[in-house]
Amino acid sequence: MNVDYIFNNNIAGDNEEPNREKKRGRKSSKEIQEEIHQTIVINQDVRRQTCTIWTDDLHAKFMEAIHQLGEGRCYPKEILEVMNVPGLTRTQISSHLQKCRSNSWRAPRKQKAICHSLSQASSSGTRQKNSFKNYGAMPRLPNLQCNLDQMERGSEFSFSAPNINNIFARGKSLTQQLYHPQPQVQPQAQNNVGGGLQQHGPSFGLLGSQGLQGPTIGNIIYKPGITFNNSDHYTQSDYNLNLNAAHDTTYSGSGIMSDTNIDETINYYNLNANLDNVTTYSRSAMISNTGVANSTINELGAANANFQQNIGESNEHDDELFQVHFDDQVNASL
DNA sequence: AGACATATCT
DNA sequence: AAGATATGTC
Repeated sequence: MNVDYIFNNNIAGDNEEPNREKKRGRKSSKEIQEEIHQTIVINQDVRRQTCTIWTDDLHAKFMEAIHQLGEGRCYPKEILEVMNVPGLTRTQISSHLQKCRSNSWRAPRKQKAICHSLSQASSSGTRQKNSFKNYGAMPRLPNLQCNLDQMERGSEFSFSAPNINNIFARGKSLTQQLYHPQPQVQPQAQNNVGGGLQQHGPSFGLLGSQGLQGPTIGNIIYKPGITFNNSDHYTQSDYNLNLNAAHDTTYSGSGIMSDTNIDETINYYNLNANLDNVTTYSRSAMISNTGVANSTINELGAANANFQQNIGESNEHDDELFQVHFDDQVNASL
């Protein structure tokens, strides 16, 4: 590491912005110039904040804070408070958050890790195509659970990733916006799920306030072969909502529900409504959706998926696949 | 004026 | 390339 980075440690003991004057609003370029001059010439030992090394432990703490805060509250300041690490600053958290959101952070010991096999294509190189896939804030899907612990790193921010947008909540980038479509199911007379998914809290509110809406997928009749989220090979499916699935339908991993052949795609939520004897194959990540069972999909209680799942490893597919079988019927009511 | 996201720099 | 810093917006 460059020694310069270690220059200026947090001698002052301030938690926030050690040895560095807090910014107070916009400065004129002249002020900035003067400040630079002072920093370099007059105050020579005030140059650069200590370089924080985000070790696994520190990152774990960071993630713990993320999870603790939950979607909609993953802001640097709050993360900082929850982490309660002496010397750590909000700026540093922001920086780390940025890296994580863009999926460009790697634990120090993993920096030279080589990705093998399936996902290698996007795992190295300057910037991942689907760099936006993580750290959005998950939308709030009432009573929908997501087992983050089963997700690999990279998707660990997911719940925030998807609020990932808000988990990272205030993101405004196009990618994030696109990445967090707001599924809307329009009430119809048909047997779809009225009301659909309604997002609450900052993330959804944010998107809504920006006039952005995801595709309206209400009243869609599923047709085998159609994929919901496959605009390219780097699709991330925050939501997969299948409505009106046909009896005895089987979804394959490469199909609507999952991401076979798609690098590093994660399905954060897979929601099947109105299913009857549907067998779903998916990557392990999808297993996080086991909480879908018995979920109330919207506040109106429009759909209650009361079905059981048998989850077991499947030999028929590649080793990351699980077989999920919904044996019981789904009871959906409007 | 502070917090944030994002761009840029080291 | 990880992390710090600059910049612009709200």
